[in-house]
Amino acid sequence: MEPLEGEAVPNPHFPYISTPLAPPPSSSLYYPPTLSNVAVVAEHDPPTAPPPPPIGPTVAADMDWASLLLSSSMTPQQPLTQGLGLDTGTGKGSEGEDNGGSGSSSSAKEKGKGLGRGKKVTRPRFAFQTRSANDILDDGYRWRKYGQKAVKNSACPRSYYRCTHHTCNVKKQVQRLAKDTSIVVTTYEGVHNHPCEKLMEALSPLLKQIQFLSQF
DNA sequence: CGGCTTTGACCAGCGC
DNA sequence: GCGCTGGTCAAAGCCG
Repeated sequence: MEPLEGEAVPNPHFPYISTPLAPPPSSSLYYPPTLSNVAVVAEHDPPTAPPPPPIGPTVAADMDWASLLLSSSMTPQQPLTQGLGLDTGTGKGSEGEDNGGSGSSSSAKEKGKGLGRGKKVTRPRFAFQTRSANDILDDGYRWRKYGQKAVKNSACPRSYYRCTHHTCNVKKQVQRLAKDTSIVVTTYEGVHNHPCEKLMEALSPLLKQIQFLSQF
């Protein structure tokens, strides 16, 4: 079900990237080929994994991601010399639902409160670190906020979002770095099992053009 | 009116 | 066993 560490998996959150992701060069880090200035961390690591090494520059995420990736006018930001400082690697409390296939699993609602917690099922996790004034970077998907918590050792609360697609159970956590509040760490968990709305919207003119040209 | 955010409460895992 | 912490639920309120 889940992509194993080191396995080349398509980026589930940024499907604009047509090139499959390369296997991580290290145990916990890899960089999408066309998003070189966005820090990405794949989190399949055990909780005891050391903090990720210094990562590359961040990207200004005030723009929407479809625009970002469909244009070539990315503006590199200043290098970031610190690690992510994530404490999301515990995997605690993750719901054990499989996003890749039957996202319509209704088990999470059967027992009301407290159900589905505590299952230790590791799901693909990707942490994106961006420099942005906006907490929410537009990745093309629609998200619903379902919680916010103050986390230890951080003045900034962590927000919890869930994909609004009814068959999709992808979640993400958004938190600003305590050290540098201009940096937003977005941790995705799970794999979307539906097309990206914004992507389809952006690609539809192109597809029409391709269909038109293919007639000749 | 439907969808979303806010927010307090609840629950489970973990460390001591 | 207990307290702390993170993650989730769900009611209430807000907004277009």
